[in-house]
Formats: sequence, structure tokens, C-alpha cells
Amino acid sequence: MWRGSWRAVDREAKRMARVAAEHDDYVPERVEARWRSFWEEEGTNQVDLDAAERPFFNLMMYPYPSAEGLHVGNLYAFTGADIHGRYRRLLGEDVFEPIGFDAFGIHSENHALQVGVHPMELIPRNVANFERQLRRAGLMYDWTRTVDTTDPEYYRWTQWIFLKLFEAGLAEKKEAPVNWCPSCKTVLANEQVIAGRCERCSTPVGQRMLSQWFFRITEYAGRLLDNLEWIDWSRTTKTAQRNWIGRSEGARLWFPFVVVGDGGSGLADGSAEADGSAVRARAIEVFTTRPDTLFGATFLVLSPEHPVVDEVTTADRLEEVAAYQAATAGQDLMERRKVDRVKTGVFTGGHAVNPATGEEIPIWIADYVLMDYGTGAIMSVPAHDQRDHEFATRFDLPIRAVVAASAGVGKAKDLADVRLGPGSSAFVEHTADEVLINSGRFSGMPADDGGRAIVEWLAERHLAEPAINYRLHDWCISRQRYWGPPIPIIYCESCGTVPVPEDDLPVRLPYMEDFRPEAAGVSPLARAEEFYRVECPTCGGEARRETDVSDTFLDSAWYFLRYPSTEFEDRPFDEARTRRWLPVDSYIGGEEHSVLHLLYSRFIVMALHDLGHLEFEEPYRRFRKHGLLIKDGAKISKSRGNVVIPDAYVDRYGADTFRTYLMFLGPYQEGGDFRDHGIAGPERFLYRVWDSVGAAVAASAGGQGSGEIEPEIERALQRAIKKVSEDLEGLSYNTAIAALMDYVNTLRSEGRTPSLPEVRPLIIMLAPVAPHIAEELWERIGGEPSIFDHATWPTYDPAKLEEDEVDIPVQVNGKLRATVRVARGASRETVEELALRDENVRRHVEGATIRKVVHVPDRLINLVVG
RNA sequence: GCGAAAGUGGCGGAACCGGUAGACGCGCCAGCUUUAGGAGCUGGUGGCCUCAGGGCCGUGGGGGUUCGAGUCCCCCCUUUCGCACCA
Repeated sequence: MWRGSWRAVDREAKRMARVAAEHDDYVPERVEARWRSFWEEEGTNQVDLDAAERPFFNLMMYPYPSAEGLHVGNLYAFTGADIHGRYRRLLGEDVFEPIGFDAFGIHSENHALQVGVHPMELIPRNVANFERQLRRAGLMYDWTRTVDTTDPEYYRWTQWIFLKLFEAGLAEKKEAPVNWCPSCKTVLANEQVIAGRCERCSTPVGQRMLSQWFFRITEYAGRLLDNLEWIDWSRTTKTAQRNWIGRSEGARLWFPFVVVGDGGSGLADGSAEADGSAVRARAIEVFTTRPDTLFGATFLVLSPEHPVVDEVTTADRLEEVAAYQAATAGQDLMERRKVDRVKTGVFTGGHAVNPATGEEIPIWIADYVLMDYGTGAIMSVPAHDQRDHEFATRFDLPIRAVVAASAGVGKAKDLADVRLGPGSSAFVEHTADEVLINSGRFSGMPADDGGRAIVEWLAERHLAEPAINYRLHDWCISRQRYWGPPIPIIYCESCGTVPVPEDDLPVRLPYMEDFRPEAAGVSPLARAEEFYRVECPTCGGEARRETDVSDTFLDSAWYFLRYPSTEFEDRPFDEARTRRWLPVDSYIGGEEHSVLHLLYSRFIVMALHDLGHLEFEEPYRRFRKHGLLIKDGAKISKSRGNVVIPDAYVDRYGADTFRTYLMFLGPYQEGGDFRDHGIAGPERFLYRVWDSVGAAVAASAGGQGSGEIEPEIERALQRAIKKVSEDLEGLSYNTAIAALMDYVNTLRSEGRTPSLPEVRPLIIMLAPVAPHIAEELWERIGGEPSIFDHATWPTYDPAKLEEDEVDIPVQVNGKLRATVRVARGASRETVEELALRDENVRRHVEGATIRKVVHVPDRLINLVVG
């Protein structure tokens, strides 16, 4: 007896033989290989970048070339973008569809460390593998214009961008607390910290003070937010960016210190000062969104890292404060950011003056106040802030209500002196309609007006000003790692920080046998003396290179600018090319990049625009996110072990079937469920198309059939053209494919043989989804290859779309009772008369009077009886 | 906690402005074809009842608006995804 596997192989071989015979030799592998080389040899996928009259830049997010190779999620993303590009091309546009590789970064480096192969060796291997996989997927890439971020000819311009931002004062080095991943041994941007853990290795992230290069993206926060109003992006992506930028409107307030031994009021009068700098220098600055509650600020809380902690702490508290600071510093951020933790903190012994009440209030430190938001200090209003309330209750600090629902205080005689009895320590939630109480002369004012009035009042003494605060932080681009572009800066004893002259770019990343990161937070490049020892470009003296490399997100913040200009060695992007091709017409990518890549690239483009290098300030005309593929009810990921590698599917079914399946399994912009057996539908569909065209060709050659479009087919065709065109425009690929299937079912219903003109538009409409088979069939019906150069997208005639007669549903009291067939445009009277002739309708109308007739022409009639 | 999206047959999913719910596909059923079938073709397929005419129910749950609600409004439940002590 044969063993199971032998039987399987035997069956499979038989199946293939039979399928090939039955389908007139449709062997996807053969067809696809043929057109792949045709495209390659003819340069079908290349567009003349200087002569294109209707340029369409079709961009998709370039991949990180992992060692595992291309996964099905990549292919899902690319196929959806490719279909749109091919559709635009068939509409007659000059579509430029490039691809590249995002090959720098910690991800690549960690993998190299893991397998013990140098990244300079590993990355080209991975890239080659990716390219092999991508070339089989039927994507319309122009392979003469790829981008590899690790190529010195690419990253010289990444460094150039750094220099431009540096010259403009948008890059600065500062000592700052940074997120530190002890496992990756590097700094992480806030965006790379997910719930307190490193986004790559999930190690809890700690804090560390390091001198780092920052891009001042916060300068652009307002514009990055405002432009979201008009750019054409997926709504959810805009929302994500809005939340990330996190605009809060409120005020900055200054609480003067009470100087120990001063004996005075402590409330300096700064009104005589021009700018209030002297007053403010002796005060603690806080940011609040609720200046109206200032009268209820009964204490201040500083972040333990706040620089003035040392200044305000009294001698008797030094020890306790220092201990608390140490405990906080030792805490990982994840722990610290847990919301449901019992609040902790210590009193510093110092006091400040509430500028509104003149009261001296205690200054505490607590880890629930974060140094990296606002000013790192808050005024605590325990009556109206949940967190402050918890804290005040725990440490027995005063709680004073200062706002109340206007309905509740209407009868109070003197709003300035509302005494809330024993219940006064209660937490009062913010409501829409509230007024100030216990707030001196501001009592009784609506909260919003009161807040503004308080700020105005204190502004005279420079103790308050309206302010907008953003959650967004400056972008830390320094990485203490090896695998990235060196930051082009030189430090000189006498000249200070000197930018590398443009002519000296690129600053090449040297080959280092040992590229492991060091725990000390110093880049591996700091061990390469021949790299960092350099002459100062200004004075010629001994100097030292910056040894940090830049963040991968800088590489990807501008790669799309490079694509049309890859051959220019003397400029990052050519002016004429850029004018013709940018901004990007269509950008499709994953939502996981909503706040990282998409925000950074907007910032870089905006900055380059302001510096006169670009004429536009938003990089993408249209951005659409694609959905996520799910398998077995879970997101596809390595950790879940449900990763799907497309190769086996492409081998077994061919790229066309696999593409069709991926696009058919759910709405592209929402994602869907990847299940092996679902692929049978699209497979059969393509075989059916193949057979249909074969039958049409044979019939035509044999002189059979009319060779024309039969009238009943015509309507189906018109409907299909309309539906497919609209759906490809809107990326609704699943329904576009359904419409094509529907049309094929109509063509073949009751075993009929279609004619060539019936089949021709089908082939064209199928081409974006299944390009290889479309090329082959196009050739078989006598078209000149490539279909993408010689076919034009079919159009429909709205007049032909509709039938002369329509079926009208007849409702009685909203319930369907019959349908009647009437001429298009039939009058209410006609339809009603016909409806009442129906036996079933009569039964439901009988014995009652018709009180109303709702008639929607050509759609429905509803008889209301009672 | 805040924000966003989504709950429709056995399954993946359709449904423009409120107007015949379930397109298309998977699976399943029947017939045809085939030496054979895990193949192909044609047709059928939401549930319950049925005197075989049709009837009732049905888009997470409850209410409402309307001649008419998957779609609009209010309340609730569930799931997924972001952001999370953001002052």
C-alpha cells in the first residue's frame, strides 16, 4: 500500500494534469513567468519621468526587509496599492510605482546580532530575497528606481536633511530625560514606547539623562494639527494624529516661592516690570486647562525630577525628598504610568503663594506628575480633579470647591462665601453648565468666562498668560547604535559644534567587526577611533565626530522624495522632477504608522518647504490606510505563530489567484480573515474567465455566434463597468471582484457561449487584479501587448444601464405582498391599479380603506390601509 | 478612564440618499457528467409554520421617529484597535 504522502502527491499530479487539460492549458506558473519577462524586457512598468503628461505617483509604504522574508501582510498592502495604480494606468494616466527598502535600524541590527552575521552582509541578502518574492507578485514596480536607505548614496541626503534642519535651528542638542531600553541599549522616542515597554523587545523602558539631538517638531505642532483639516486622509488616521499632537488650551500660571526667612508676603508685585521675568524667576510655573479653578488650588505638586525641587526643599525634608526622588528614578516607566496605583508623594517643606488667594500653599513632589508634560509642575485642585482629590485625601490636604453646577448655587446669598459643610471634601465632577464659587470677585461667573477673567487679572502682574500646550514632544533622533547613518556633526574644542560641510557628505558608516551596543549608552562608533578622530572643518584642529547615528524614522521621512530622482548624484531631489511628481498622488499603508512615520514625514516636508527646498508643505495628496489581515481570529504575528508566507500559495495557485483571493476576502480598508479554503472561489473564477475567453475565441474562429453583444448581456456589462470603476476608485476591491464574478456568471448562464465583444471589457477590468492572465487573454483575443499600454478602460452609458421594465415591490402597511412589473417611469396611478389587481395584495387590502399611497417612482409602492 | 471602529445566514462578507435584507464567494443539498472524485457543469440554499395560495419571525438588546429602519435618534450590552496619572 502507498503511504499517505505518496497518495497526496499522486492525486495532486493527476489534478494538475486534468485541470490543464480541461482548461485549455491554463498553467498559471507558465503564463505568469512569460509576462514577467515580457514586462521586464519591454520596460512596461517604467514611465518617462520627464515627459509624463498625466503623472500619477502611486506610493506604498516600503518594507523593512526582514530575514523571514515578505509575509502575507506585506503582499496584502502592496497588492491593494498596485491594483489602484494599474487601474489609473488603464485610465490613461502615467503611473509611477516605485518600491524600496527601509533597511537601517535597530530591528535589522538586532537580527544581525542574533544570527551573528554582519548587517552589511545580511541586509543585501534579505533585500535580494524580498526582491525575488516581490517580482513574482505581479506588482507594477519600476525596478530601475529602487531606494535602499543603507546605501551611502541615499543616506548622504538623509545627512544633508539633518544639516539643513541644523542650519535652520530646528535641530538642537540637549540634555534630556529619555526613554531608555536596557535590552536594546538605546534611546527610544516616545512614539516607540508602547505602554511603558519597548516596541521592539517589550522590555520595560527606564529613564535616563543623555545629551541627544532633537528635531524641534513641536514648533510645527500647530500647523501639523491645522493642516489635518484639509488633507485627504482616512479619517481614523487623522484622529490618531490629532490625539497624538494633543492640543490643550488653558493658561500658564506662576506661583511665587515663599522664601524661607523672608518674612514678607512672598507675593511680589511684578506690575512695574516690563516682561515679568524677575517675578517669574522666583516662581513655579504650571500649566492648567482649568484656570477657573485657581481659587481651589490648595497645594502644588512637582514632578520628582523638577529642577526647583532642590531649591524649595527645606533642610529637615532633604532626606525624605532625596529618597523619594531616588525611588522614582529607579522605577521603570511602565510602573510609574500605571493609573490605578495608590498615589505616593512627599512634602518638600517649601511653600508657594497662590496668586489668586494670596495664601501660602505647600509644595509636594509626587510621581504622578510627569516631567515631560506641561511644565512638570501642577497646581492641585483636589475638589475638581480626580487625581488631585485622591492625593489630597491620602495626605490630608485641604479641599476647596470652587465651581458648582449653576442650578445648585442659584439661591446662595453670597457666592464668595459658600461654605460647603462636612461634604466639602467631596470630588465634584466637571459639568457643562457651572459657575465659580468661593472665588472672590469672580464668584458667580460662568466657569469659562471666570477662567479668562482670572488669567487677565493676573496677567497684569505677569503671573498668568493664556497658553496652548501640546502633548507632542520634540523628536529625539539620536541612537546609540551602529546600524544607522552617522549624524554629520563634529565637536571641536575651540569651534564648538560644527556641521560637516556638505561636500564631505556622506559621512560613511565604517565597517566594524564588533558592532554590539554598549550598556553605557555610548554608540559603538565611539570605539572606532579612525572614525571619530577628525580635523575640525573650520579651524583644522583636532576634533571628534558625533558617534550617534540617526533614527530610522528619519530615513523614511523623505524616501518618497528620492524615488523620482534616484539617478541624480548631486542633489537629493531634482527640482523639475519634484514639481512634476510630487506631492504623492496616492499613498496607501498600514495604520500602525499613523503617528510615527506619517507625522515625521509631514514635519520634514513642512520644514523643507519653509527652507525653500520644496514648493508644497504636505507630502501626500491622498492617504488611505489598509486593514489588517487576521488569521484564526488573531492578528498575524510572529509571537502568535500564525505568520503566513505567501510563497507556497503563489507556487500552488499563481500570483493572480492569490492576489484575487487577498483582495476578495474582505473590505481592503478594514482587513479580513485569511483562511486557506476560501482561495478556491477566486481560483475557480479565473479558470472560468479563461474558459469563457477560450470559448469566445473558438466560437469566433468557427464563425459561430453573432460576434456581438446580446442585449440582455449588454445591461449586465454596463452595470459591471459602472460598479468595477467606482469600486476600484474607492479601493472597494472585494465588491469589484464580486461584480466581475457576477458578470461572468451572466455570460455563462445556462451554459451559453460568450462573444468576443462581451469578453473583451471583462479582460480589461480584470487586469488590475490579475494582470498576468489578463495579458495572456488580451493577446489571445488579438490585442497588442501590453494590455496596460494598449487597452482603454471601458466606459458605460447610463442610458443603457436600466431596463425598460422594472419590478416594483408592493407593500401593504410596509410589508411586502407582491411585486408588479411595469414600464420604467410608470405613474402612481398605473402602478397602484396594477398592484390592486394582484390577488395577494387584494387580500390584504380587503375590508379596509386605503388611507395613503406612498409611491417612489421605479422603486416601490406602499399602500397604507386602516 | 479617554478616543475610534464594529456587531447582519453554518462561515468570509454585500446593501447608494431610509425603499424587495443576505450581492459575490466558501460550505452544504440536488441533478447532470465522469472508470473514479476532495474534479467540472447546471440549479438550489436565513429560521419556523403551511390547507402549497402563502403566513409569521429575522441585521447584539431595549425604546423612539417614519407609510417604511440593518441604515436616523436615545439608552444598554459585547468585541476589536489606538492613547493612557496629559494637569
